[in-house]
Amino acid sequence: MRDRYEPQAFESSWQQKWLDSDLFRTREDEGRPKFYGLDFFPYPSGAGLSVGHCRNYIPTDVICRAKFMQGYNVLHPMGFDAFGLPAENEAIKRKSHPAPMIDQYAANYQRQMNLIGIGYDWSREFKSSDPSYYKWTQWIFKLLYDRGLAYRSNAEVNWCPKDRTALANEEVVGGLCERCGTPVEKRAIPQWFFRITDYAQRLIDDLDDVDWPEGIKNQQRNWIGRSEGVEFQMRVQFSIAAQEPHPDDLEVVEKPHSFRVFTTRIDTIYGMTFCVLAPEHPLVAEIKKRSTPEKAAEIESYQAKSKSLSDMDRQADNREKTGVNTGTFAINPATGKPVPLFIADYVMMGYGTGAIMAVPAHDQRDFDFALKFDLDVIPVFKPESSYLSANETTEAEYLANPKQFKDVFSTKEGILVNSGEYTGMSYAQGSAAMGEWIEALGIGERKVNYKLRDWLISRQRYWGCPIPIVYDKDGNAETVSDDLLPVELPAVDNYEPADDGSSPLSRIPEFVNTTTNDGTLGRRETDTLGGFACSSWYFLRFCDPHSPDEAWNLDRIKYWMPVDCYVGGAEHAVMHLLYARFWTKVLYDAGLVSVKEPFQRLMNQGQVLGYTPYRAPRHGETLGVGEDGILVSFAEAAQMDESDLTWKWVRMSKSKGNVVTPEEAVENYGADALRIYELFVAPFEQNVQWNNDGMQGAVRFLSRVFRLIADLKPHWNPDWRSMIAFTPMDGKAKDIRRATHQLVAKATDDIERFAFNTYISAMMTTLNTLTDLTKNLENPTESEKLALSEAIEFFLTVLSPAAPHSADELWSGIGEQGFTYHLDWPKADAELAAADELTIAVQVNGKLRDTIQMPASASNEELESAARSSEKAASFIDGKTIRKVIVVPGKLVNIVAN
RNA sequence: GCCCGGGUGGCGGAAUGGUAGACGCAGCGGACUUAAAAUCCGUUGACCUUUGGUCGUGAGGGUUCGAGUCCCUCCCUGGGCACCA
Repeated sequence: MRDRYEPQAFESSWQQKWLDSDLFRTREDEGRPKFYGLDFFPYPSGAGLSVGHCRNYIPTDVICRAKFMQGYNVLHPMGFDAFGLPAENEAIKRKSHPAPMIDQYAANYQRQMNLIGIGYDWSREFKSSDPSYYKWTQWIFKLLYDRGLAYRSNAEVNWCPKDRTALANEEVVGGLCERCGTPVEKRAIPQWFFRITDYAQRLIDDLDDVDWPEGIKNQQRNWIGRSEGVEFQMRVQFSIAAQEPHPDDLEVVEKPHSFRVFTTRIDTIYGMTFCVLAPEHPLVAEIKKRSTPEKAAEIESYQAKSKSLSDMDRQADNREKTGVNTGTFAINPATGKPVPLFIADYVMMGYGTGAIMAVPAHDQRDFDFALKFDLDVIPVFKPESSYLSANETTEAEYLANPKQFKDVFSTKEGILVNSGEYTGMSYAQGSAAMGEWIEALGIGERKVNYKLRDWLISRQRYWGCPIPIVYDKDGNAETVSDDLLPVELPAVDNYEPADDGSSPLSRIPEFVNTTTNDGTLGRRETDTLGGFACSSWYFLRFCDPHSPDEAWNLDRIKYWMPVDCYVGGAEHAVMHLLYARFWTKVLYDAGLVSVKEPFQRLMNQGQVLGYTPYRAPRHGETLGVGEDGILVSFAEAAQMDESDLTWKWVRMSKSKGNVVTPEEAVENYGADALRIYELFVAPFEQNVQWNNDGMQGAVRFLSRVFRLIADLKPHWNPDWRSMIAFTPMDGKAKDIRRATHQLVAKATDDIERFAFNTYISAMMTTLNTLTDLTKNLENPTESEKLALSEAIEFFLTVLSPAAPHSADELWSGIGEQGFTYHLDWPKADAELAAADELTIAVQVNGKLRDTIQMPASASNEELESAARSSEKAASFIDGKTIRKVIVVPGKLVNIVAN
């Protein structure tokens, strides 16, 4: 048999045998528990997979293979997220049509995944652009519509001028298009939204029920942004001289000239010295009407200016506060006194009520504004001593003139001052009491606000799922009836987007012109759904992928959902995961799925980084934002002086030219070597630096496995199982069995914990141990042969998920039939795994002074007396009195002496 | 600014409060070879007065018989969010 790892000789033939025998076909056998392992839905890029992508697929494959061997029915499917902007943009660039292009790319992905031996059930594969799939995307859209969760609105949206489409809030990062980096503009175009805000609280609450990385849960909570506070009404007074405050002013409820504010710090209301409206606030129109022409013009010009600012400009760091004093006043309900009313762009129309009460003494933004416009600052909290000492001041000095310090005192500690009857209360007492007071007064109520906005889902692009809506002649929307689904995307040659916000579909009369449900002339909705709609339910379709008559059969969902282990990159922390959770909850409410949360356990793999050359900018060259060097191609770098180059570890990507493909890795080292390397090189969640020496190490390990098994083959007895329990263990048999069972215990636990690096290292350790134990074992005893046979079988079983080609090759090499995938995962016998002699540490005052060999059965008393008689330890006790002896069974003895 | 991670040999990393550095990479020495590669064996935290000892997990404190691990303060670093009231 083979005694070296020669991947070219056997890996592809095993892949063919797996395919021929339909090895990974999903089973639903009676009496076996289920396991659903899933990778994030990939968009098949033309660049193909890199070894970076493999870091996602290999670990999922290991856990799915292990689960199958452990007796589970395993669902491990793969499909392709084919609709959407990336595919369409690439097709435009290549002057081809996205449909055939995507077919070709997906086939390439599938080939590459097979090349590294991933055990997918390809019979369940689909693309989100298949009409048989998006028919049901449309059907779910209708469900959302019917439940009042999909609506069309003329809101101002984020428009990407390069992609020529509207974007969801989540797709805008720092005012730039997340995909292409173009600054987004504001445009008022009618758009479709999903009412995800209705589910905000449940999306927070149910995070408690899933086993996800805390960081991701936090990001979601952060994005949803729940905050508790008080919303109340404030009366407007158009002139300071108009009137003295009147008791009636405090009872204003629905008078025409008032506005509402939201605050999380109602306890600071006595410190309110001005109010601010967002420039877009509807009350501003009324204010302009009542202002002098000069003031109205000033307000008007400020509004125009803030409208012209992009989100990016408006959010720029350390931006000076700007605003306009409207000359109008608002009545502080706590004091009854008027405070000036401003408009300023640091208040956003999109959050809360678009208006705030400003408390400059305890809010940095309000404080900065107050300094700029020379407004009163009234402290309502006694500052903490740490604040006073940091500003080298005293309480009296601070309370007398808080404006002289550059930072505000903004914690929730301290005692209220200057707050009427509430003076002397703590933050907690004050906010509770004032909240009740506002409610009793009838001008407001305690309220919860969320930062989360509704999900903008329409795109003015061709390559997406058509929205199943038809408008009648009066423009009323109705849904397309189920029997007319899917609304198919027409095949066209020219599908380029337009600048005017209209969809390419709107220029196709055969598509647009249709009839309504009552047979009159109708006009189709021509926007398409953003790609995130398609990926919000694919994990459900995988449970029942080819049903022509329904999206899925509920029994299949009940059987397979939730996904037990969902693996993908942390960059989808908010968007995809939030949307998929939302759809699942809607479908749960409709009784169509059995789970509230789709993904029970989530794991984020680290990225693979490539060593990439950069150089300093030359004369006349400028660096982009966030860059500190200019990318150099590898060919260029080879020509340059090493001292002119800076090498950095950056994520592998085609644009960086630092990609290693699975083809290269498999050709040079082998598929199993790639799998072992990626599992071993670092903890699963951590980024890794690609290193060919490490790949060579994996090859070496596999070769040593081949050699060991080939050496042991003469001792292989396939019937070891029936004999081993009745044969007394002599010679090295016990040590061999100990190593074997220790490996089984460790590997089983490590795979479950996603600790693949220590799973591999446990196999390496066991390999070393077995190699040592069998070095001079020419004529093993009967029991040693049986122990070695157990070791061979269990080692290959445990190796199989990580290096399945090698495991199968070795299994057949020792003369066995079939696949290691069909072997039963062994159960570790704790008794066999336990050592009968242990090394016990002897410490004096917590420092290691000696180690002693003791039988595992030794009592605490025996351990203590053996430690006391250690000569090495004794020299550290000489002249001291033993105060205490601590015995940790199986570990150590610590003698405390002074 | 706020919220999460993370700082351990030359490198990647291992360690339920109990012998820090498993396993691997690189290095060094040796065997085999005409030679090299491959392979195998040994060795490899630092320092010292070397059959032994001292120091050592970003820094400083603390809890404990005992701290990489728990607590407090700080530094560095990666990521996310951010005029969100």
